Amino acid sequence: MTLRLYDTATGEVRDFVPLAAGKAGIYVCGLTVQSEPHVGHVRSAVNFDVLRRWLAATGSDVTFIRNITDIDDKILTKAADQGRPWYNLAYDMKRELDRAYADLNVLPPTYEPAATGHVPEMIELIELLISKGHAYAAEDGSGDVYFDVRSWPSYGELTHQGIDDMEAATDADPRGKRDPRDFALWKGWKSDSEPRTASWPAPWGRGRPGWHIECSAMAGKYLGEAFDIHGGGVDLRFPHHENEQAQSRAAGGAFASYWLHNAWITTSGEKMSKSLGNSLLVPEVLKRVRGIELRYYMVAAHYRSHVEFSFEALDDAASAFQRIERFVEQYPGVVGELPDAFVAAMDDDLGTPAAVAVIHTLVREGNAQPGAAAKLAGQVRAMLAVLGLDPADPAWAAGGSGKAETALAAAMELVMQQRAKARADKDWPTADAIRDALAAAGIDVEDTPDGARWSIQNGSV
RNA sequence: GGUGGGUUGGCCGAGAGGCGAGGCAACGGACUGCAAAUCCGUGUACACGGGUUCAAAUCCCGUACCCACCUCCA
Repeated sequence: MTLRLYDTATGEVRDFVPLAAGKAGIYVCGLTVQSEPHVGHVRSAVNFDVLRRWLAATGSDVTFIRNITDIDDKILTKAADQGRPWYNLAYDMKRELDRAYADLNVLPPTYEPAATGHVPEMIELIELLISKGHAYAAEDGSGDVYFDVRSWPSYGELTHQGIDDMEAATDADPRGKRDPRDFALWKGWKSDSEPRTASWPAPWGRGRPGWHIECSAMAGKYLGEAFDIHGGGVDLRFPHHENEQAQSRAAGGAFASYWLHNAWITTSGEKMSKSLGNSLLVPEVLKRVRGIELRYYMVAAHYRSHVEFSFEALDDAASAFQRIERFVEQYPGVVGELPDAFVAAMDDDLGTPAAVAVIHTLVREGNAQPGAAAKLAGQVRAMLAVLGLDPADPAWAAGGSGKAETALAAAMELVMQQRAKARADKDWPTADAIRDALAAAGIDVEDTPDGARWSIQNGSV
């Protein structure tokens, strides 16, 4: 069986053939660290984390690079508004983002390069483009350098657009551009409005990198001039990815073999960045459901499908996941093989919805046939691990000192003994009163043939 | 204007010519002291209008509505 992926560049699902057998190089556009991450922001990371885990699970040696953009117009503007240094804002937001990733069990990438750490590499690349006649320094003395789209005949190939069909940007200041579609590789320092700390020396004068050049430079540095997969959100197809590819190919590299794009999570039919309110920030959402449940919600939908976010759907997803969790936790430590149906689903362009359906089917079988349950639980756990959803993964245990939990467990043992005694005496009012009181305190009690079991209610963590 | 995508049952969400993915919710039953959990059962959904076909949610034509991107939004 072979992994097949939908490639934006060709517009079809095709077999994944890595440049080097057994290896996979992936570059994913991370975020511009300019504000707190909301659930839409982290979808991309979760989706590509699944891709990465799947490749690793099927024997690939994966090099996974996800950048962060830590210098851009918005960061400068916001930091100025907030009266603090831009690098402080970027760093703060990066830490928020790291926390959100950790809360969702997104594996750290092989490396996470930041734009500001790769200015020399970008300058080198820009000089190469200038020497090849694909870029030019603006003649208006601004210090800007632009990519010359007319010099690159295949410009537009990634998004299947003809250059003359594109709307010329009406809002963009033409400055020293030869063509309005030319885009900035380097932006000259505006000494009257921008801090000097946000500029670096370059052959064209002090300035800072344009947006797209960082990814070309960093992908090239860590993955080579040709690599397997480039990923990001759909909105990045144009202009960002189109420009990246144009730059990198104009400089002489083959760049990415496959382009993968994840769809949006919207709210009220709108992209989340337009929505107001903090309720969709990852830490806020995690007050309602656990990270593993939020991750399940994302994984249960296909990465190329739009998801209309709603708390109702999120709660449903949490309920569905708890069903899986209750089953698998009865058989700790058992890990089995991946069922063929699961492998087939994942190989089909990461068909996580079908893969999740396989999980549910085995859970139902396991619940119905106690004799086969342990084996099935092992298979379920193996599948969950691939999706980053194994409840036993230590990644989910983060936070808490453990002291409180130990104390709680001891206290609960006492309470449960009391209730067991009441039940043995058929003192139902007392037994029910204890159960009701615990429920009100956020603890569920269930009676099973093997005795009572308690658990913290969903969302309380 | 160009490019890409969407419209599926109460809800979420797959599928892409032929036996109703899966989950949540609901209802009935089993189990339980009562619950919970679990199991069993119950649903004829594919925006609209035509067409092709033995057979269409799936293919074709047309219509409507929605969304994204078109130079620094994941």
